Amino acid sequence: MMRLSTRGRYGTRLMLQLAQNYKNGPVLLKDIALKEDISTGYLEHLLPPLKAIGLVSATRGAHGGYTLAKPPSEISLRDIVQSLEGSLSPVECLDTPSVCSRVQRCVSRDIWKLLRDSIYQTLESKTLEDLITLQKEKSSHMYYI
Amino acid sequence: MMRLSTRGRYGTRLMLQLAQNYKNGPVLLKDIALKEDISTGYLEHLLPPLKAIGLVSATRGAHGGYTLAKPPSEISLRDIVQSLEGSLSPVECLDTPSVCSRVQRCVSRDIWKLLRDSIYQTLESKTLEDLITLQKEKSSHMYYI
DNA sequence: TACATTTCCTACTGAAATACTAAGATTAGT
DNA sequence: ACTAATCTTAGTATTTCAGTAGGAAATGTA
Repeated sequence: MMRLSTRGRYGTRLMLQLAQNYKNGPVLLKDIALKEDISTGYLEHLLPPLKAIGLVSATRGAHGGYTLAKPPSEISLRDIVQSLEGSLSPVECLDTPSVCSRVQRCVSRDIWKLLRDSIYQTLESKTLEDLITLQKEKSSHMYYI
Repeated sequence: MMRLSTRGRYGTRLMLQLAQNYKNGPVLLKDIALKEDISTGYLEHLLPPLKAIGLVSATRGAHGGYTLAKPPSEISLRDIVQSLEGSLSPVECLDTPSVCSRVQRCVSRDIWKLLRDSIYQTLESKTLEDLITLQKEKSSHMYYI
C-alpha cells in the first residue's frame, strides 16, 4: 500500500525532537518517548541505523543521551527516512535488478524509477531546520493546545 | 517500506497489455496471464477495482474478454495504481485524520502531504499512451530478446 | 569500589497484510 | 445442450510489522 512504516514516521518525530534540542546537550530517549508517546523500547530500535550513517551520536551512561551529529540544516528527510525504511524505491527491482528477468524490457519499471526520483527529490528538499521553522510558524497560529 | 504491492505492479502491466490491444476487441485474461507470467487466478482479483472506476469493461461468455473503457491517453498511472493500492498516501492520517490526535500540530504530516502530492503529480503525468510510446522506443533499441 | 543511570543488543511474539489458490456461479455465444 | 469466458467468495501459507522483554556494557557520582 505504499505506506511509510512506523519506523519512518516515528523516526522523523524522534529526529525533530533531537533537532529542537540541538546544542542543549544530550537528550534522554525516555523524555522523547514521553513527549511523542512512543515506547522507549521501540524507539531504541530506530537509533542504530541513524547512528550508522552519522546523523546521531550517543553518550552512554549517566548524564548520557542522544545528540544530532550534524546541524539540522544538514539533515534531510531523505537521510532519515531512507535509513530507517531501508529503501525508498517503490519496487525492489530498482535496488536489486537481479530479482526480475524482465528488467531490461520493462517499461513500467521506468515509471517506477521516475516515481522513486520524485520521492527522493521531495524528501531531499526538506531538512530538519525546515521542520523547525514550520513548527514555529504553526504554533504561532494555534490558539489552542 | 513504501513498496508498491503486486496489485499495483501487476495491474499496470495488465493495463498496458489492454492498452496495446485497444481497438482490437476484447482480450482474454488467459492470454495476458501467459504473456506477463502471472496466474489468471490472481489477475482476476485486479479487475473489479479497475472496472469500478470505469477504466476497463468486460464481456462475459464465449468470445468475451476485457477492453479498455477509455483511450490509453486518458488513463493515467495514478488512476490505475490508486484504484489497486487503495491509496497513495504515505501515511494514513492524510486519508483519515481521525486516526491521530496530533493531526493539527504535526509538522511531519505536512511533509507527508507534500510527498503524497508529488507522488500524485508524477503518476498523473504519465498515461498508458506514454507507456506504449516508451515501449516502442525501447524495443527499437533492443537487439536481443 | 559500589551504585545508579543510561545506551546497546538480541531474541521473541502477536497481529496484520500480502500473495496467492481453489472451486464453483454466472453469462453469453454456437 | 455445450463450451468458453468472466465473476465471486472463501480459504491459506508466508511474510512483514510493531512491539515487548531482559539483560549486557558503559559512564558518571558518591
